[in-house]
Amino acid sequence: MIQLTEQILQATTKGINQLYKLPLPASSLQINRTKPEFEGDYTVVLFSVIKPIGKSPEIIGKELGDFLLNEYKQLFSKYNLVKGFLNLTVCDHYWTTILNQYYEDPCFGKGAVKQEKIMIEYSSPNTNKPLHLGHLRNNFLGWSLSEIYKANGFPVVKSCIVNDRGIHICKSMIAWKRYANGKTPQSENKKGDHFVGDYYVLFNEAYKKETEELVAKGISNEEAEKEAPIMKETQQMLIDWEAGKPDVIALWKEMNSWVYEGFDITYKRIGSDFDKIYYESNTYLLGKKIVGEGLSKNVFVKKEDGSVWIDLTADGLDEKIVQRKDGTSVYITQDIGLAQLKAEEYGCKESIYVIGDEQNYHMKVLKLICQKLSLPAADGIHHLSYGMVELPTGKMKSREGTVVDADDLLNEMEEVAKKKTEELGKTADFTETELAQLYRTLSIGALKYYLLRVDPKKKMIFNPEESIDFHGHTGPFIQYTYARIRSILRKENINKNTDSFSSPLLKMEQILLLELEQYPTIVMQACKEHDPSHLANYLYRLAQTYNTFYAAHSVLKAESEEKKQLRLRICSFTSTIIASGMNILGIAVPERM
RNA sequence: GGUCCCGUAGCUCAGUUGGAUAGAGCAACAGCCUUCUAAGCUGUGGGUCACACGUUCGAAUCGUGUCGGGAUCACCA
Repeated sequence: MIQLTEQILQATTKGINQLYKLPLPASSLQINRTKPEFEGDYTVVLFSVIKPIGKSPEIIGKELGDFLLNEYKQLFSKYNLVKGFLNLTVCDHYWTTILNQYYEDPCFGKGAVKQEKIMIEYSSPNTNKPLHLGHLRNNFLGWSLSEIYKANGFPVVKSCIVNDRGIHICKSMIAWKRYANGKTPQSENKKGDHFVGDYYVLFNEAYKKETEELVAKGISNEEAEKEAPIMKETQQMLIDWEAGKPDVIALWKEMNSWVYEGFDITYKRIGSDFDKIYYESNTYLLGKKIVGEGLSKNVFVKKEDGSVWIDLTADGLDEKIVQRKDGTSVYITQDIGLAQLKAEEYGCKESIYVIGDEQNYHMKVLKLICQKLSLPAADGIHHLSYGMVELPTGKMKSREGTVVDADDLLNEMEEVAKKKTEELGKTADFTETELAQLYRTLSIGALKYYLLRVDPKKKMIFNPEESIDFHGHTGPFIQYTYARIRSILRKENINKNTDSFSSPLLKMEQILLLELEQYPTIVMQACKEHDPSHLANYLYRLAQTYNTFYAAHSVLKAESEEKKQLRLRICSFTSTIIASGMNILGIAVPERM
């Protein structure tokens, strides 16, 4: 189907060209939604064509309006002109045609199937601590962007790079060796990721203490941080790990397995999943070969001490190291290797990285280096950069334990959902299973919506003192709208034979249809801009419009059978789109609540 | 210091490919359940769109500058 705004644009462009013999590019006309205080649905802004045509906006508006009414009888019923704004009213016939065609079609809004594969990398956790609120934003963004791409017809590969090696893991390992006395998540009855995370916090406490003791002995702070025994042990452990020392590897494997068990539970709960998981322990050496090739192509240069660099000053950036003087790889080396590996394995047209905005510079450098190396996937690298989630007191810090833990927050949200539901008392006949399911649906819905409705690139401040709302501009508001519609549709079946509607559409019916028709445009826009918040905000607008309609007009007790059938279809169409859109965001909708 | 991002109602946010009188939610206040689920609806109050200058018929939106907040510029990942 062709979007209405597109049709209007084509029609008006054709009108201008025919009336004034002007080969006007379509982009020179602007079509907007008509402001509610004026009559009409869509508005053509005429100011930009006054000059080339050389007539007043009043004359152009009248001539163009008459042309459109004559030539597009199926589309427009009337027009009015205010200053340079030509307000067009779309025929009822157009709306009812759309309605009849799509009112129960779950594919409405989905784009044609395409060939180009898209890879979306998200989540990418460290295995030394549990997931926190920031990870949730990442997961929700990544997962819903994948669904947005799928809705637009693209095959999507969801990937994840697990940072399972490095000094941070060794910190948890050393602390465990020192303080755990052989304790395990099983023995302590604790979720594995939290168990390991506790030792990461213990490490930092011990490290701080040892550093302070050295400083007290008169050693400089900088020196003390290097010389603290626990840090030296940790660094030695990293060397032993790289050397493959069996007991270190065994402990590393065991502690990682505890973390994975914990992650699995959380991922399942929030609905995150991946088609391909990369482990840094397998990929961290990958970039070195490419560095070697880059040296021979003179993309990189070797300095006297043996370290390898790339000079990006001509591109407005700095010099960047890609390999240490001892030959080991740095962070970006691994990313170059992984980019190459991804390209070889999947050959995706676009590769999107969902990573916090603190890595904007890193990602810019990565793309540039890949381009200079002429890696096949280089131009397709995109960074979906999102702002940090902060507390009123500032940044969250795992090592200081000042984080909003994902599991804690999910539990809390479920409690709130339970409390609110019980207060309202509408679920007396629900079974225990149904209740548990409902609390999950509502709590996850509230949380996901809360994080997804904001423009990704903006940082967010989360106040743990104020619980996430269930009223107003929230996930549960939209879920509630859906449940109310479903309640109506359970009471009355749609008569599929009644599909012509002779009485004119009421204002609210027509406004709702106007909103519904926009859904495919929004799904496309969210994809183009890598931004699920457009969809989240659209769904809210739609639910709000529906609720106004619902309060103004009865469906089941409509003025006539014809109206009832029309409104049942509108209800069905609305609920179909809400379910579809919410699913794209990763939010389920309940039949009752 | 260089680069990038942000600044809209008391708070959280839309609106940013330039269009008509800048919109929601929360909070406050006033109404609406013998009518399809009141997690809802209707209304009231609340604004120097950080500031200045410029481009334009028209600027929250574009440009330049200033102020404020943040990120980054590691042989950490």
